[in-house]
Amino acid sequence: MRTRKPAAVRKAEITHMVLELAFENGPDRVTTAMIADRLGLTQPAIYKHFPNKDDIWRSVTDLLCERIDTNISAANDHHDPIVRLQCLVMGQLRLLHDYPALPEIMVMRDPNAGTTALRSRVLTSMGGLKDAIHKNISQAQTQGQIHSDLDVDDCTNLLVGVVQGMALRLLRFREPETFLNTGKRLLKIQLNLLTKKEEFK
Amino acid sequence: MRTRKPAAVRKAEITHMVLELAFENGPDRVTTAMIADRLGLTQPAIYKHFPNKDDIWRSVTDLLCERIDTNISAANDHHDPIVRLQCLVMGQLRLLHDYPALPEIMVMRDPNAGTTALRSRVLTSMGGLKDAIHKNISQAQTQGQIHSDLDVDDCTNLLVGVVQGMALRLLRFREPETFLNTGKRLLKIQLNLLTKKEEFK
DNA sequence: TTCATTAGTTATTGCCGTATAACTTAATCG
DNA sequence: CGATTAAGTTATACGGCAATAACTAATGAA
Repeated sequence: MRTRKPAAVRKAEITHMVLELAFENGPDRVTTAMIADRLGLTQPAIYKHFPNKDDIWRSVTDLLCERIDTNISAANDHHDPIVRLQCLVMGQLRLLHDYPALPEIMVMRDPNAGTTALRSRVLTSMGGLKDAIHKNISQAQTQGQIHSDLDVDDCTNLLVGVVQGMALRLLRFREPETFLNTGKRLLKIQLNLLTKKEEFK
Repeated sequence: MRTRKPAAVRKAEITHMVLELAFENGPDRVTTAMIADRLGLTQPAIYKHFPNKDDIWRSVTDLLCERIDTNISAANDHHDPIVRLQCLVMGQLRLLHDYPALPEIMVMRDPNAGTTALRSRVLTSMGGLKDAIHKNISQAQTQGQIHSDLDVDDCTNLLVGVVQGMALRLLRFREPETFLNTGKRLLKIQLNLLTKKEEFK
């Protein structure tokens, strides 16, 4: 028999394995047996670390929400609202790159139809991102960096749309490689379009 | 016992019910029992009309692809590339409005892991939409309606991004009501941004 | 009216996924 | 070093879902 690992380590292994398998097979195709197999364990072993499957997803959600929130507050390191916007969007794209299962999880139906818990928590964190973008667009507008005759909500939607478009792209084509470059370029262009400049490229 | 319906009618009923249930519960939560219940039938009755579950999804896919393709060719009724672009995007948004389950189906994993069939067919139809948008942007650019220093691919991505953003929005908030208005406004703005104008709104 | 057809039924099978119970042994600590 | 804890095992129960078999009755044509 192999060496055993402490609970904390296994818990983390399981959590990350779920994210891996969720991208490969789709979140609700992930079974406890799959997780165990990939970790070289038997299926019931999982239940030594989590009381039930919902709790595994809770753990995954915790991880993702923490990363999202960290990203949002990281933007505060800069002063220029435009830079902050770049920071927010790129951070989010980097997150999608690292955890490509995120869009599908965001959209995932709760296994337990009744409980609001799982998906809505990620959505709340993502809502925070949208709020942050909104705020910075508003600031950029008062500072004269963005056309003042554009509606703040619409600008927000267009910028968030870049992220959403990229997310859906990931959902469809499953290629995290070219992802960051394309996203970076699109963000730059969209910001240029919104910004008061005559030059492009 | 109730009145019976001819096979063709039931087949259509089943197909549409799947779309309805797919939006309510998520595509891969749709069971044959659910479909039957909602139609006032027993579960095995479904199998009088479809040999297996895959074939039900094939039928749904047929319906969706036909609608997508129809929408794409409908744009040819107009001459101005910008009008055609509006036509393409709005048509697609209308489709999302009518069949709000579409994004999730597009992204759905094939029940039968091996077969490429289902999802990829919808994706191919959607690819046709993107091609059409690309073509018209290119035309609009040569006619001087869109800034010539913008890359065609990037413009395409930004415009498709509007649709994708709206699709993901539908996926997340499940509110087809405000959908068309918001989409229409965003499309207008994005086109304005891409178009050679100094005025907005 | 009768008969073939076929939309529908009830009963049942088999698979797969979650979860539990009971047992085993590696790791840790006094 | 011996005893306790806890990470892991095998075996199994239970439920949900796709699919089939065998039977029943509505409908439409001869």
